[in-house]
Amino acid sequence: MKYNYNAIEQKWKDYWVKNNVYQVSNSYDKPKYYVLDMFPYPSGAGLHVGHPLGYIATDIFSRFKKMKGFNVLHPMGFDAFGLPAEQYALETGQHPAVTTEKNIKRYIEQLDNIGFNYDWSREIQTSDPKYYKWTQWIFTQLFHSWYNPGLRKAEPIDSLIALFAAEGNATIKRDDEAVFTAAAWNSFDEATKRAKLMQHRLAYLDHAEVWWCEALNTVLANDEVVNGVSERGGHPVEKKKMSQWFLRITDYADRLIEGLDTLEWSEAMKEMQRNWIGRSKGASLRFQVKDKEQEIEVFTTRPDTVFGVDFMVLAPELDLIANITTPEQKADVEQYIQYVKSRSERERMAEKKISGCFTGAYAVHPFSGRLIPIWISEYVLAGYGTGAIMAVPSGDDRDFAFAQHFGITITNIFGDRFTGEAAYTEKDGTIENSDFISGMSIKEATKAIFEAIAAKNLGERKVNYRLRDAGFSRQRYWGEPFPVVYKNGIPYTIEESAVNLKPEDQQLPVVLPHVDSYKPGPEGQGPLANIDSFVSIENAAGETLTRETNTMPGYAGSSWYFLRYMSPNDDAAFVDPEACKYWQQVDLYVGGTEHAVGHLLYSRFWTKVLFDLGYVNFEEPFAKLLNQGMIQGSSRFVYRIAGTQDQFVSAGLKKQHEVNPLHVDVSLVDGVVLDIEKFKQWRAEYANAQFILEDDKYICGVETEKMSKSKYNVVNPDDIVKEYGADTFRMYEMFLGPIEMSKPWDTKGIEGVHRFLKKFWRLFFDEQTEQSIVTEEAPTAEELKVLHKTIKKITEDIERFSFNTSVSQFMILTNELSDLKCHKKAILGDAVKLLCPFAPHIAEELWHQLGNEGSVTAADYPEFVASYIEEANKVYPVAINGKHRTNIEFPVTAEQTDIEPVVLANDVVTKWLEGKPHKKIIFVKGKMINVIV
RNA sequence: GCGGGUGUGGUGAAAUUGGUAGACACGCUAGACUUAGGAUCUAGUGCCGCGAGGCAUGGGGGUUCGAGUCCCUCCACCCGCACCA
Repeated sequence: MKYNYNAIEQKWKDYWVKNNVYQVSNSYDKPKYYVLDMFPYPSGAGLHVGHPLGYIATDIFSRFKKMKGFNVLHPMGFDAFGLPAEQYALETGQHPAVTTEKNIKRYIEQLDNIGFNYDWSREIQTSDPKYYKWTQWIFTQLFHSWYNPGLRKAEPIDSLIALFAAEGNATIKRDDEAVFTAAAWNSFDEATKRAKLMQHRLAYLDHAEVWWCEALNTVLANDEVVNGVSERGGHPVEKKKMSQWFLRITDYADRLIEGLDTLEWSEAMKEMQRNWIGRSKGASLRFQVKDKEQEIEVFTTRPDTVFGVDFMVLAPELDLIANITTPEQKADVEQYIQYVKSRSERERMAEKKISGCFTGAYAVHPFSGRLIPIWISEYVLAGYGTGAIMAVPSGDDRDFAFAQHFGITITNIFGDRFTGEAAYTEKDGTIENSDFISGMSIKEATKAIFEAIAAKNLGERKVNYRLRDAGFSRQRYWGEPFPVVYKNGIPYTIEESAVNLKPEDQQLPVVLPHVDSYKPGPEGQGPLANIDSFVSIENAAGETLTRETNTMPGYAGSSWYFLRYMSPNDDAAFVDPEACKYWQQVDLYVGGTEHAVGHLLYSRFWTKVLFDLGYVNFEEPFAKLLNQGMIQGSSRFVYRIAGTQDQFVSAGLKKQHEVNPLHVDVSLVDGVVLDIEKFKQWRAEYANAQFILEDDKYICGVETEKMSKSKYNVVNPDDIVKEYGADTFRMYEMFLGPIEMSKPWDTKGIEGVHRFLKKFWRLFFDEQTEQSIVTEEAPTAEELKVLHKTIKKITEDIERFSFNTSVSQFMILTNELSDLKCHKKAILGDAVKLLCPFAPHIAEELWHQLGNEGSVTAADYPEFVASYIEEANKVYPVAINGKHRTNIEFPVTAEQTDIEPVVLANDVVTKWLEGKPHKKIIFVKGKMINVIV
């Protein structure tokens, strides 16, 4: 029989489907193991070879675990709501539901092509009403819950109402919230009560800035704003305040930090989350504005430097600015604010050029009474702290640069350590020139300042977070509708008795209505605002209420999807409690680092809320996280001579011309040599292209970049599978390198892996006769040694996710068995089982060739037997002064006294000693010998 | 700007705990078999050198009997930064 991989792979794919080989039961007698891939967004471009990298790893691991006796859950689904489908709908008029379904179908075909063991009966799609019903349900839970800081957990909002009614809000009020008594609470009208509760709900309504494009009459995502203008049409954009839903993730900041200690994630990933949350301890401190009512509150981590304050800086979006700006400065300030409105936060943070504007106003130093000029600048962000800073140029780099740029005199509070050349940012030594804290250490000064702040009631100790509450509204069509209606401008969830909806309107899901146009609604609202039949809803009493017209963001559906796989068709609950108790956390979660602070933080937050409310019995969603690297594209370039339409010069000669590099499709290039005829056919405008060649060839430029359609460097796994088979493709992706590392795709290297599988096949079949050559002979000690060395290596490698070295070991096994001319069933049977997780199709075929029945995926994993690989002797490397010079073999039991005379008598050693006496001999048993001269 | 990561042959990489640097492959060179080769097999292949040998893990410095691995410092590249998912 020949290794006809296409036929063999199709045969076993059919078998797996027919026999439900990958169906997972909720049978709770076996130990469980939950393996999960970050589910994909089904884009129109389909999968490229970079996507399956992590999926192959989890496929191998889940097959391995299953053979080791676990009940393994390894599901797949689709993050099917999202902006690209809606943009595509705007361009082509096709409904996102239609294109999404088409894309998903294509994804499933591509995934199946690779031979994954997904249980498709558990597939979920976030855009399916049966799924988003429960996304809406969780939103409702968030809306009706608050975070009780005393108990450090979420509770139903009823407990807060009871608390307000009994004792007012004095004990749990937020910083910017006015105090009210129980009596006051009980006298509030409905609107006031709801407004007060809104300050505490985990899902709440507030205002936030969005990108607004006047010309397109719509709100834009960050992605849609490129270089300060809209991506579509290049129109100007600016920030605009809108009413938005938020999730109060900041209340969970401390628990999100603490929870990291319980997780098996890389330190880098944990560090990124910690930095994102950005907990810092410091002081809040109020400065009075001179001759005004207003105060400016700042947050500082260095209250000890308060006597070094030379100016204050406010974020340009603060409302306060209009009130304090002097008439002379008004025009400049307004012009500067206008400039900042056009700037993204990223640009503002990354900007090296210093800019700012003086308001004309002064603050009064709370201790010295000095007058401090108040500036505004884009480097202070409204969202962090209070949006205002006290600037200490002698102790902070940015403040220093700002002071120098605007010629502000710098007060030195660090004595000789501040040179005037740069800010002194070290945290040691004493504070000088600072009134009552002069001469104190930082620690003493900080303590003294805190006491002074408290005594004068100027502020307090404060913990600040960089983390902000999560914006949860999108002015879009293709997302989950909110289960929210407004009555008299007050938001309610649909089941609340206060809005008295008809019974059928109180049911989830609130179905996304069909639209004919994806055009935005009036005043920046989403497309749903255009549909009167959706917006207006009549309740049981005949009153007309209005629905929320925003939709939820992409991360709504992805924050809890791992729970749905446990009981994907449950109509009674978002997850079946029994199933949830069995499957618990995801044991192994695999995905890219790009989700480090978005998806992974939101999922952890949602899980903690569901835990607090008693719906799940674990607090962290993903026990172990493995980050796969990116497979980059290898782009090819042609060089068009500047000023011409279709004249190109080969890469080696491009220096002689002024050229513009252009991406060229990698399929038109063999290695680096351009196929000129194909290139001419590629684009009509290149039909008559002319080329300056080198050695009669056109050589392309090469660069490693992200794999993307626009760079023409995309390689489709379907093409690879067709040419080499899925087993080769799977093993080659693993062979490329460590899973967590980024690496460029190079189709040429795949030959080696393909040759290995063919060679493995030839252990079973004679090449010429195509007959089986498997024998029943008993294996030799040497053959058993090779096999068990491999069992040990592969098992250990899989457990530490080192799949590239596993593939190498399979090659070594195959090479050694070939050299030994071993065709013995006793050896090959175990070899096939070892190979099964990596190359399941060929493994099934050869398993049956050996006379076995059923699927090899159900076989037990081979056990390693140590006695087969034990050796009597060890070849020791012998080094002279640390340099390796020769090898000498000793029994593994040999001790230092045994080896010393032999080593010193060795020819090579005596030669290198050159008659000099040796100082000592370092002997590390089982490792090496080093002779020091 | 802030945060995280990565640098080893022509290429992808290995070296798991500080102990023989380059396993396993790609590519390349030579040869065998063959009507043929994009099949298969054999030998070689880090760099310099005829050789003995020397030099080599991004650059520089350090700790150690011994450093790709630990420490300091510099450089380059990649990823993320809150409405892409």
